[in-house]
Amino acid sequence: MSSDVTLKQIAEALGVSAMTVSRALNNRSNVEESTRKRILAKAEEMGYTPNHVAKSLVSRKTFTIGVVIPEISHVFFAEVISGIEEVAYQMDYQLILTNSAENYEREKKAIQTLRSKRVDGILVSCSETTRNFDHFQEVINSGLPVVFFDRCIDELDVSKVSVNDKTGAKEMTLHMIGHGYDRIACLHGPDISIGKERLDGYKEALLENNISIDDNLIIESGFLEKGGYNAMDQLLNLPKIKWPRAVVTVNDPVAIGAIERIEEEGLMVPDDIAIAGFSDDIRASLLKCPLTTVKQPSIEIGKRAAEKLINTIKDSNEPAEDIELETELQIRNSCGCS
Amino acid sequence: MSSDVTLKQIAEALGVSAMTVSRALNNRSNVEESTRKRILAKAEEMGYTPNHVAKSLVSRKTFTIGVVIPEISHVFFAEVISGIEEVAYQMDYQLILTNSAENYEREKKAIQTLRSKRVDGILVSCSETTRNFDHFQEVINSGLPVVFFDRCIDELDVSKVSVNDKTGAKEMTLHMIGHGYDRIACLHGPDISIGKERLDGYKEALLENNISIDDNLIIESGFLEKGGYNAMDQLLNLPKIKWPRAVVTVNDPVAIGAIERIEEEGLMVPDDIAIAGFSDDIRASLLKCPLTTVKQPSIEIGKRAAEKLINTIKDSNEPAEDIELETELQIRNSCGCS
DNA sequence: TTGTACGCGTTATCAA
DNA sequence: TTGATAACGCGTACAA
Repeated sequence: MSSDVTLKQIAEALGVSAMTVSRALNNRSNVEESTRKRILAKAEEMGYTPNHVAKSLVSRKTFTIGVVIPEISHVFFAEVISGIEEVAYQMDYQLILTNSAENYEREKKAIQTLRSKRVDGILVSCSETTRNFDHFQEVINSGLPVVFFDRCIDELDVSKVSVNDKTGAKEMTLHMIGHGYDRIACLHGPDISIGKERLDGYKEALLENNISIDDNLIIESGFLEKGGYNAMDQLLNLPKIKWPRAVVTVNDPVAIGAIERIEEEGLMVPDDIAIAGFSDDIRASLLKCPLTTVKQPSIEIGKRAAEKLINTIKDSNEPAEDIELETELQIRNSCGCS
Repeated sequence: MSSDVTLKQIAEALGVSAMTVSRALNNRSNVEESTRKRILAKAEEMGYTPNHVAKSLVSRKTFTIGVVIPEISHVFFAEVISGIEEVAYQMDYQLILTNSAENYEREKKAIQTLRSKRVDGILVSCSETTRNFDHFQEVINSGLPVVFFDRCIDELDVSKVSVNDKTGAKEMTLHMIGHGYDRIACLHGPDISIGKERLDGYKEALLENNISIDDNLIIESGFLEKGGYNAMDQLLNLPKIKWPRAVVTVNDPVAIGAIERIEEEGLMVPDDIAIAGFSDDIRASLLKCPLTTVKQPSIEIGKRAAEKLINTIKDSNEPAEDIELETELQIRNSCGCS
């Protein structure tokens, strides 16, 4: 903070009280029009900028929302953030952005920092490595509004904004089955939240079609490209006869990583191995073989989460709610369609 | 802000003064070990979280940096943000993220809000539509540290982090000339900062090769895909004989938009029209015809800008500096190389 | 080692 | 319509 003009300085310059200046600047009714004008002019002249820090101290509101993201430059999250920002901007809230970098310790620290900054509420998408939820529970117990999005924690009794992950994954798997592929692999995320949901959808589709589940074809890939590459590598290290004919993945980055490995092997998508993603990343439609994927309304997820949070901030009686947005199969060519 | 535990409450619970609690919690030396322990235990038990708002009011520091981005979900900026965040995290600063949405009025308002929030410094990349810089000048005059990145304003006397835009654009144009293309178009951004620099590089390359500059081939596209599409549309509306044989663009999104229009026309990249971008967007290498582009170190830009800003915050004698990072031609196939 | 007084910039409250 | 006072939570400066 640099040297800033205060109410008191304006008041002294004008020979009125600080209180009157405050009233004038906040458009209160009980200020004589002539003094108001003098004050406004002087404030402008002196370059007054209200001090929200002081304001927050007394009002106990910061009009600030904390956002905890697992991986900032992941396109999906960038889009969610832009949705959050849009709503926050309209409602006159600011965003403090933190990055857990898929790391439990950083996530814990981020939450702690946001509490210290006295944000009015927190939006979180859980880190891939988080298995203990005490840090979330503490915040919730403290009465600070929290809304989860995308990677939500079922056990916690707060609002959540997600997509119908299980159904989306199931439909995609059914689509693959419809192509007549026999061996379908699944590159899934960690065993929580969307990772678990999407894996369940995959399994359900197989079971309904009396296809036995082969654990060799179910690999945990995490959420990043590198994980997709490694998981695919693991599959291709199986005896050739056990290779999958198709792969469904937990998200587009993983699919893209897997495709890289497939092509490295000299194999073709979808002729040798078909593949599908989940997200509809901006890259999906541009790939050499355009990626069939499950389309998630990323910006909408951000908007809805921000709306719910701000509603909860403004009215503590706002009920907790599970908001489930619809996904949509985005059929392109990587599944074998043309 | 919910009901939060204060130093005073801990003090009362323990029958000591608030000051002693403050000292214990801040690890000052002058607290007896036994009382320190009692206090730490009690603070933990009561769930104390330090109030940074109060702390900031007295210290006149918020350990918060304001970031003004023209388009949050633009991949390049998402990467810059992750670079900024990385440095800020290490130095214990938080980020308030604002989005000007390429809109001058929103940019002005964002700056104003950040001042009111008493951020310790501001990182800005200028909106596409900004032509008046008074709002920046005011902040600078107020003594609040500002660092520009990517879209910088030459006229302002503060630190700037950018890439060698002109050289990069020139080299790319020379590369196109080297392919023997006669008619080379340029889709350029607005006439400020990087828009101007990159256009100048293009022109310089032509002039050095005695190629006359044809204003029909120089189109302002803005920075977004849609602008690239529209600009290309304008070029394809020229008589066929005037069509360009190659196009250099102000960034990858514009190139991608232009390619869409080219393909719509039934033309091939690079056989009918060669094209090059600028950024090395994550999509660039994945395109059907992988995009030749000028690689910018996006994360590094964010890091350097954040470092410079924090140094300036910590030491007001830190000199203003123009930091120019190196670009690198990333030759793929869209230029005609194979 | 511990405590008291005061101020950071603002607003709510009550009095004039 | 205006002003004086206190309070928000914390830390500095000084006193005990």
